[in-house]
Amino acid sequence: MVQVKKIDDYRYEIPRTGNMRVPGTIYISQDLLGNFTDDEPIKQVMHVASLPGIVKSSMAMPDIHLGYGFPIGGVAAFDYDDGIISPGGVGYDINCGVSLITTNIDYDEARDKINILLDEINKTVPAGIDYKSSFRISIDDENEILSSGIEWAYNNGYATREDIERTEENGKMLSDISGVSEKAIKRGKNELGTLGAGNHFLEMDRIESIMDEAKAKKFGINNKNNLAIMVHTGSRGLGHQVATDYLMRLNEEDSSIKSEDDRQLISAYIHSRTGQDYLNAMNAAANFGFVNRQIITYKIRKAFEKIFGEDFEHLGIETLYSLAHNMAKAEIHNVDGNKRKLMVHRKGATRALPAYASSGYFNETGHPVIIPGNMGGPSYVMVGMPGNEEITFSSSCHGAGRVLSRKRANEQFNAEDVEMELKSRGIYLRATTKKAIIEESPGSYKNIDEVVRVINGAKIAAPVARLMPVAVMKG
DNA sequence: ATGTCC
Repeated sequence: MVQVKKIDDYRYEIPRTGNMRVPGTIYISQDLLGNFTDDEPIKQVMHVASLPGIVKSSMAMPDIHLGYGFPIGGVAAFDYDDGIISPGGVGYDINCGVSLITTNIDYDEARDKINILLDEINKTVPAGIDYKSSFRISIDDENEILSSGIEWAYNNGYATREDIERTEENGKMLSDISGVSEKAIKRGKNELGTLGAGNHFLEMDRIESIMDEAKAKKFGINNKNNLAIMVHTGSRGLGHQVATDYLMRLNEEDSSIKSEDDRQLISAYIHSRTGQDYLNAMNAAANFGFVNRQIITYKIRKAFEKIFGEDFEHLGIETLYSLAHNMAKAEIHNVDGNKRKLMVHRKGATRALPAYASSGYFNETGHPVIIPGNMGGPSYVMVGMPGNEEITFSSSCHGAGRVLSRKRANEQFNAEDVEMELKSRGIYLRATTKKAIIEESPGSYKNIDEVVRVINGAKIAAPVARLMPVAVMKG
């Protein structure tokens, strides 16, 4: 086993050895360390530490588990001038992320409508691996989506000004879209407003408890027991194709940065032609991801309008925030007293700016961090804590994190038991396959309460509210 | 995560 050194109750260090340029830091507790069945994810943290230009340390959040090259739950920042950008550090699902919609609907008062609401949303939001959208867009529209992101949704009546303000980067990453392949564009054409598969989901929650009343109010979480809707999806096949295209290109080019430890860590210098092309294509895919979540938000609004009729205006349905879990972004950070421009890779991790680093709607609270758990258990809304830029470049965890691989989940669970379990907790479920139910079973995930305790204890983010699922749609 | 192998 790899030696990890305990720093405090929430932080463990992997000292530099071999090719490592910086140490590794894992924000985790003794309890969560006990979940590891092997040290492969920890080795991934070490391998990332050897990549050119890495700054401070190769980090991982408490939801760490095995990923492609970089661990999921990984955070790594590289010097913009001397460092690399790596498709494996972003992941195949570029701008996979979460949006949370808040309402003023009391769950108990709406209880008899939950099931029909779920049916209506299930009818209008396609889910599953090969599901195509009924939402038709032209190639011109798609090009505009890739370059202007959520602005396209606003101009076409699918987003409000508030939606834009409450989306990370205002839903638009700067991109020259010429590096997005025709194949990627073709895949994206029928995918807008679709959920996808795997860990992607759409769920209705009730606010179970509020820990920070003032911030909750600003976040539109006005009362305990109010209904909220959480959407977890990304850039679908389009983003997947961008990742595939650039991994292939990097593997064909002599100038690529190859790792002795793991060929999945193949990278490009940020300033290289391929590095810039990937950055542009990744940003375009991110824009597609922002719009995908926005179109689903639009469909959810329509479903509520249909079911609640003329009362709709008074339901207070608002986007709290739409954020990215899988992204690399150029940011300025203080490193040992110097301001430096870095390429921060967050893979299964998300930005968690404190109030003073935020602008716009969240400048007095800090940015919301939305942390889904599993389909049968709690999720959290947290907020970035002051000083966290010195710890993790203002990054937080993205979820509970898997504790069992999909393969192991298939060996241990069966769909009927999981369905019964959810039913006994009063949770409605719509899933396209038994496989999805098994692989996403609550027992496949870590204890989110413990993950959140670590994030709070390490002073990364603080809890604002805890949510419990009442209806779940799985791809 | 993914038209789960063009």
